[in-house]
Amino acid sequence: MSRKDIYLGEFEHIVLLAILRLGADAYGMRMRTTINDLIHRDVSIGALYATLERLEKKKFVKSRLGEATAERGGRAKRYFELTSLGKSALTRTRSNLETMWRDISW
Amino acid sequence: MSRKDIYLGEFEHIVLLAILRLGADAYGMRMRTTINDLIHRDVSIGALYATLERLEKKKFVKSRLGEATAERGGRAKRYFELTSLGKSALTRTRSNLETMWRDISW
DNA sequence: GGCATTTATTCTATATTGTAGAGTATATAA
DNA sequence: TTATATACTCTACAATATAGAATAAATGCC
Repeated sequence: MSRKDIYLGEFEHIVLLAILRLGADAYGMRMRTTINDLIHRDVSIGALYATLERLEKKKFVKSRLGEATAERGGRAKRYFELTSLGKSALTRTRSNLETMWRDISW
Repeated sequence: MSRKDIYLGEFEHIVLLAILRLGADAYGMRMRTTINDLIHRDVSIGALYATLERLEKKKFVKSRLGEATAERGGRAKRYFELTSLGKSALTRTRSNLETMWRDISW
């Protein structure tokens, strides 16, 4: 495992938080609107799924396919959740940033 | 200006904070040890300067060449400081992360 | 049934950011 | 005039971020 596996990229950080926030409702399209609603960042679908793939490859998240629902366009969703590795990456990233921000004044 | 110019990468974020922290003493080699001391991240010289170059190209920092000092190896240092664009990128990045972290419990 | 519409994910290609380490420059020390 | 220390530049490559077309699978409606 290379050093890079220790740190979260900026967008990876955001995506993991979106998953935590959505809990049992954490699937791609929903994350996208959540991120857009919260920080007005208009992320493309491709950008989001590519990031989710990478996070899964690194074992920071795991996913499972849900069931189709009785709605127009209600095809099966792919749900994501954090692994313990993902959670520790998140706390480490936050902690590092907090340390860097400590006592910064301007 | 593309959308990317609005956001800071994870390492860019850290480097800008190192510059703010060091103030009048913000030059490459020093940033490196500061980052290593604070968050135990062993960043290579190449990685750091490449990032500084990019930040300057994006007008997030500006640099000036200092004078040589009377010490062994005391060649002139290149000092960096944040521009107002860099400061606003930093506050925006922090603010977005804070919003994403809000009410996260686990 | 069959086509339009809606929600959702996958695929493909490219730009930007992160990373390492050798190489170069320029000081003082010996 | 060579050794050693600090500091920066250059080059190459890996990982992350980004966009949007393509595809899939559901319901609505004629």
